[in-house]
Amino acid sequence: MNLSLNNLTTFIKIADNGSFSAAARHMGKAQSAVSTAISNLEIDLGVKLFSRDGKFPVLTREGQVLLREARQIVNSCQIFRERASAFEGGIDSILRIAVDEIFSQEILLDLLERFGAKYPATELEVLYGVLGDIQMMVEQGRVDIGILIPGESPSQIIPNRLVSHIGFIPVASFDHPLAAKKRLTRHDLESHRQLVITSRGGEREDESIIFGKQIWMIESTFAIMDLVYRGAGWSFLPTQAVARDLKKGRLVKLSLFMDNVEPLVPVYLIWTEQRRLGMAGQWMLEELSKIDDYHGTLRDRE
Amino acid sequence: MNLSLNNLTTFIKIADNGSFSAAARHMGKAQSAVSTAISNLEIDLGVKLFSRDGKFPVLTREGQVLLREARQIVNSCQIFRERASAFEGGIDSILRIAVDEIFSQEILLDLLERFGAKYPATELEVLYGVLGDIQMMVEQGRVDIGILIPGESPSQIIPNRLVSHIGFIPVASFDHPLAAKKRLTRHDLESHRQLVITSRGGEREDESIIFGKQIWMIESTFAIMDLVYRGAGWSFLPTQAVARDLKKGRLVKLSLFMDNVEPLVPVYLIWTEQRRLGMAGQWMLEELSKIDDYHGTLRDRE
DNA sequence: TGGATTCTATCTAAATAAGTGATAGGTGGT
DNA sequence: ACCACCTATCACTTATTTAGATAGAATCCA
Repeated sequence: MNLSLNNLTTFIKIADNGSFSAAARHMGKAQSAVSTAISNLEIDLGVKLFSRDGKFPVLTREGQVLLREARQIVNSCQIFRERASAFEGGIDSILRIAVDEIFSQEILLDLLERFGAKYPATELEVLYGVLGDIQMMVEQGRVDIGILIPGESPSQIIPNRLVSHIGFIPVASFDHPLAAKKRLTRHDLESHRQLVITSRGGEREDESIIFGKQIWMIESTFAIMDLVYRGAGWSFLPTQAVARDLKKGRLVKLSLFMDNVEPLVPVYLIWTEQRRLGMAGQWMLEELSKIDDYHGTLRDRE
Repeated sequence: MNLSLNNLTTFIKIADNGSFSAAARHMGKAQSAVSTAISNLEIDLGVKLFSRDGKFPVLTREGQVLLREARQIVNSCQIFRERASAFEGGIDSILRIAVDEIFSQEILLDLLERFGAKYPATELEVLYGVLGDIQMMVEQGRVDIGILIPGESPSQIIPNRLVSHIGFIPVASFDHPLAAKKRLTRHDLESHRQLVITSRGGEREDESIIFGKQIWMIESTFAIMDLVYRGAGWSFLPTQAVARDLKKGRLVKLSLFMDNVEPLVPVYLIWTEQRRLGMAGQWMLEELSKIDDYHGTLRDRE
């Protein structure tokens, strides 16, 4: 006879109710069933779980330790069942999202947190990418939902929706030569190194915001931010991402020859229609559609 | 039919072996048994775990997620069994130790770490106390092993062994009035507040090291150290415990009228004979008997 | 295309495990 | 000593698991 969940739950019930009989009543079984069950478990484990000297059984030291562990196991099974029922009820087992690195981590994490609270049974997979990466991952079925800043025009093949805009501002390290100057001309910008986002697919950012002749193309926005800190060059970076660093003075907004050159780049939401998203996926899509409101909310908070 | 471990292991075996038949062979069962088992599990959960379109079954998305969880459950059961066998083999389920606060944390933690590696199945409970506390806990059966600095004479009722000595030195905060003076007389010491260890039982440290007339009796060594830092008074504290603070200059060793007044207090090991200690307990006793060697080792390291 | 192989699903019968109810014997409080 | 409540065990019933046989589907190879 093998270790069975039934025996473990019986074990726990006895400990909780104080006696074999009480456990039996509580479980709607005969007392003899409980007695033999626990007896079998003891034989199987080779460990005496209760001492039966007095009227009521009392946990042995080994029993105390094993009880704690048994509780964990039974609890895990409970969660297992709940998760399965969630799946049975049409909630996704797993939801995979690809996000452009430029997209605000703050908004994303806030959303994921709420998602986790609402759909605890659903696993999450979040991938990061830039430019064409996101679209590719959705098209290939690697992920279910994508949040992307399209290089050129968004593909019409898969469902998509314009959900927001991200503002970019030119920034440099506080000790960068350009930081001090006012009303920078195009020539000023050209003469210093610009850091530009690229992707494995070879796409670049929109030509209209590539000023420099000396260009470094870096795959990761995170890496670019780091390089800008270190004074390696200037770059157009998302307003949200650099807000904190601007406030602290580590980064400086470059003042351009024409005021308010602040390119607005559209943010698109794309998803696979093929495999119908479950309830959790639908919820995520809806919430993502509202991110423009978020922007407002977050701005208000500051 | 309830969730059973058998079904879960079958589920895992199928996933690992790639087919129902292979799993059956691997488990030494008939293929029909595997087939019905997994079928029942699916019906029970209400979730399709494998798609049987092709020749070989392939995990559904839900199956993938649930498989991971099933693995954890079965693994927990494995550990549960191993723990039980350890107990069956005479290894303690739990070992409870009471330690005098004065005793070196460094030595103790090092020992506990090695214990945990050697006896993973055994739970540990460590209590701290001072003076009579330890002996009381062992006598009352609250703990199995005690490490104590006896107030007067060690009880002869329970087994005991002298294992080490702890040196005490008089210390005060660096800005304490006594800190600057050289060759302090007994009168000097008497005129400043001395902090002395006491216990709930009312014992005090040995009279020979109580100089002051103005005395605060504090229950915890940790609290005393904190008070000494803050300049509340001077105290005899264990050399090891204050070594680091002396080096950093936060505490100062008081230079007494007679040089090298450094009381050596014996450290005893006591234990219950009543309930015979299991293998883990025996090992702990043996290692604790060697702590004098430890002192040497630790000194060498510095 | 046809045959060999290997897979899964399903049926029946046998084996195994779990449960019931009754009974005997112990403990503890009044 | 009585009563209420506890556990262990026996004989018996019920439920679950398993084996063995068989049929149908997928895959590979000649």
